[in-house]
Amino acid sequence: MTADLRPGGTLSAPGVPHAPTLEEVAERAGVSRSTASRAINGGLKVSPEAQAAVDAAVAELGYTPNRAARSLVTRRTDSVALVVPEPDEKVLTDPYFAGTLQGLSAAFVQTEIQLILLIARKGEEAQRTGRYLRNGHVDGAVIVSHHRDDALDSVLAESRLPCVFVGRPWSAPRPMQYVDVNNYLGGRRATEHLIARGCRTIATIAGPLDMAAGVDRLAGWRQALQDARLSDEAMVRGDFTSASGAAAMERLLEAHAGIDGVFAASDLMAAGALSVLAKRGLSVPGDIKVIGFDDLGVAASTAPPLTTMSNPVVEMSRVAGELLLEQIAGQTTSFEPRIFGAEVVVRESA
Amino acid sequence: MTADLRPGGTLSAPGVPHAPTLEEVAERAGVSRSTASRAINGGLKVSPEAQAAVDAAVAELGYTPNRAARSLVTRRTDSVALVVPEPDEKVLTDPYFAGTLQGLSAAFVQTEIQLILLIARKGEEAQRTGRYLRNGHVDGAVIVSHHRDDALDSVLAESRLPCVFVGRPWSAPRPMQYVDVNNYLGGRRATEHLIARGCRTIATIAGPLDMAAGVDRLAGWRQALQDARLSDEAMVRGDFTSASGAAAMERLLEAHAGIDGVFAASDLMAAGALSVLAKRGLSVPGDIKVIGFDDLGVAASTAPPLTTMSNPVVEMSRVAGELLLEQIAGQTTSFEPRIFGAEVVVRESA
DNA sequence: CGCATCGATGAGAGCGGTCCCACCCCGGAG
DNA sequence: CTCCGGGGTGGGACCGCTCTCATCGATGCG
Repeated sequence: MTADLRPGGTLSAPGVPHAPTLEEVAERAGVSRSTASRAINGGLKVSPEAQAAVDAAVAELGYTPNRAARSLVTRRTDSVALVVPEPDEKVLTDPYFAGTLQGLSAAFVQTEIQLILLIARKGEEAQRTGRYLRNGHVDGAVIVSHHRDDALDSVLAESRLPCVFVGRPWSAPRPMQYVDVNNYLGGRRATEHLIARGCRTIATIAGPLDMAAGVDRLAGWRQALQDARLSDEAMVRGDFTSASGAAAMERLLEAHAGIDGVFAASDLMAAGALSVLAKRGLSVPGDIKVIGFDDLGVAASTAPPLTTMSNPVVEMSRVAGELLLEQIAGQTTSFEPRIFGAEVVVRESA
Repeated sequence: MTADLRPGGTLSAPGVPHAPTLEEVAERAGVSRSTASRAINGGLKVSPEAQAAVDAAVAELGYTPNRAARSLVTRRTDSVALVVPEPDEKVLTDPYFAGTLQGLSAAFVQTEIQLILLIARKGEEAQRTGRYLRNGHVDGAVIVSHHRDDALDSVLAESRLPCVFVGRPWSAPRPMQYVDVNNYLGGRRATEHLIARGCRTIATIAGPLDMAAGVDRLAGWRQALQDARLSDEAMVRGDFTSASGAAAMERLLEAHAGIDGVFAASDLMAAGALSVLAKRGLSVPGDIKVIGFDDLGVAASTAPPLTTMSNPVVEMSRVAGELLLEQIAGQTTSFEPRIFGAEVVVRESA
């Protein structure tokens, strides 16, 4: 306690240099705190001389504004949360998450904004997350991997915190802005691709049905089959992970004879399915054609390389970040979602 | 500006509820701000009645301390940075990174600490990162994926910011605390495993040589070969990614005849290598045995499943988080690194 | 030549906490 | 009975910043 007194006080610890304050910058520049502050924040109504003096002082001292002090008065924190409702490795190891991180960080690189990773846990922890978001600790939030029951949508809706979902949120008290890929159309196109390649008994490994991506891709698969008057019975759920994809493939092979095409709602699940097929000695695409969804690196390195649907997560997340910045600035004109297209990326598996 | 005046002032915007302040909690509890503060922070010298009243008021109001205000006076921020020196997908998509995230978040879940993701970019951006770390915006930092030339070690050394590296740092002005897996021994054991399985011409796909993990695993490979009086000539560098692993495998097959074993310094690179081998019609482990490093999910889902070295990243990172907490609390007794063992995980590729 | 205007400036009041300090009141010791 | 000690309390000074407001000189205009 005694060791860390401010310069305004008396002593300061020998080894620990304290961060320079605006006061010191002002003194060095020979201006008042007010002028220094103005010069640093955009320089309205600051004479060129004063500006130059302040700039020089800032550079010499290595000054960075104290965010806490600034935040206290501006009521902005210059930080946004990336909210992940699931704690486990399921989300974090998914390349989709990495893509989100990459896109967001790209959106914020030109700004002062820091990214806070908020891993929302269940139960009591969730309350804390809600409270954290509600009580002004961040200027906004991006939510990824949102599930139906994680209650995040309603918390955010009533908090009025600027926020953007990556992936369509469930219905909320007020409509929430989001970015997403067209999962329904993606699922349909993927299935149509299998049909065009000659498949007639087409199964799907669906994603979790408490996530929009899971439901919509499944709906697309179903629609394509109905349009082609093919059976839509061979459906097994997975959870987007490779292991669940493998398990699902096993169950499909047991329960349904004659499957010649599989639409997996994620590349990870498709990869799991491929390994099962390989183990059973089934050739891909010879015996069974497989198409995935995401195209985020995994697809290119499976054996055989996976035909899949593109999912522009990085770009989408970058847009999500920009939309969030707009919301924070109060410049949002429309809360319409931004939907991106998914294209078939043909490799070897279908 | 006019819309957001405090209750101490006069009006406040209709829709936007402001976060409750300590003042309001105190008033509701019928005590002073000081007492309320004491009750909230551990409750020394607070009567049971006062404590109960404050607790009740906190619950009713949904009060959370304003971090900015607290931080301003305590000079703590209750946040730590996870520093990633590379901006690109290379790091973020690596399961190693996901593991780090998971371990750290586990270490901090019981605390108030928030994790700030700091993606350090090159050049000018790097300066900003350094300044950010130096000027007290975070209480500490964990550095992952550190390269020789990213200058992070020296910045951190002179800043005296509590920090822990995940993965051995390069020499710095002062010794830095770190956690790591025993890469040297891991490389050696992996290679010895290949030798024990009968391989005689053993190549390696090394990691980046500006990272300790790259150098040390390579050294282990070399030592094992020298001990067995085998050639250590077949070495190609990768960058830990799957694509680089594939490219490296191509080069190895071109330049060196008769390779019957490959030690890849990461599972991702091993997976890339496997796909090349499959494409060439070489059987694994029949013609060539392959062993990887990391065992973080990828290994189990390659074809064939990959024999590899375990790398307890999650656990390691959790420890890194705890060590950081100790440093921040000033309770660090020893800056000794914490080294974890890597074990052979036998699957099918070797 | 006097007056309004305007750009540039500094003084000062907070923002919401923490913590030092003075104070009060009680019990136990002298 | 007085004095001391200490637990419990409230007052108030900050932390470093932003922003309003008053001031002031230089300018433009009637």
